[in-house]
Amino acid sequence: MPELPEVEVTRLSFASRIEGARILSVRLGKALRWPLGCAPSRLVNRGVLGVRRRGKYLLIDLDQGLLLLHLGMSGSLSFAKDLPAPGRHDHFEMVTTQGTLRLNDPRRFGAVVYADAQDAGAARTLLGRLGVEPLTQDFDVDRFHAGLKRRKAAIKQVLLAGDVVVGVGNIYASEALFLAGIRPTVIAARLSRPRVARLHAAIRDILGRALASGGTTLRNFASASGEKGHFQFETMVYAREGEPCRVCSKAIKSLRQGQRSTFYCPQCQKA
DNA sequence: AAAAGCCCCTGGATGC
DNA sequence: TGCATCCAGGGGCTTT
Repeated sequence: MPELPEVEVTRLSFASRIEGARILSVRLGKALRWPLGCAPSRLVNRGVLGVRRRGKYLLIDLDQGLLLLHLGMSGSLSFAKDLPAPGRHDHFEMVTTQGTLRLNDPRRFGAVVYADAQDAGAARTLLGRLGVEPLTQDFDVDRFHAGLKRRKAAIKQVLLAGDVVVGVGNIYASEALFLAGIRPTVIAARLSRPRVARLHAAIRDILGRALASGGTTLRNFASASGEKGHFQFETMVYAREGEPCRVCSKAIKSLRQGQRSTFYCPQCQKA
């Protein structure tokens, strides 16, 4: 579920509330993607300094070490003083002096991993290959163009891979390519500089607007304060196969790329 | 080095 | 109603 906008919406919904808290207890449910990496009791009494985001990872900085948290495909967080009794899909819970942080993740593709120091072990491996942050100044057309130049895979799959630019998942990749008028199957390296510039602008636009809309809630997504997103009402192509394009009325098409579905308009995205 | 497949897991929708 | 099949917002790992 969660792409960059959903992860950032989640971060914003609890970062300031948990900052300065002290951890009172940690409880684990069923196994997530990776083990926590330390005994839960080791986290007790640590202080929470703040919450950052890198790509689709949330980084909870502690006064000693940090927690890396990923929502996977179906994860969502809750943070509140009084939460209902844990359900069957609540697999991580951290009680703090300022509220309880809980991860609900039915598919368990998500993860919570403890790392000793910022550039140690897990953090380095998981974050090391990530591309540039699309909503920062570091994401500029020159750099993006250079990154795409050496990739001979389809542009949609290069966007999803996250090693050129992070945070663009299956929904926003289709949406950004539509906005830029680019066919998802085009080889990344073949995109002309003006088209790369359009895609660059489209990615920033789509992620920015989705963020402002509280993200996309297809099924379960909600921020840590329980707010659902509403960007699903603004999608141009995603999950609209057979429906008329909102620009030209041609039927939206879909195809499979790397076991993921892609949606596009055959008229607005001719090449 | 980069591309393509595989797989982790559960649940909801659809079809017979 | 019951059961099988397919699909889902991610991404690390292994194989080409």
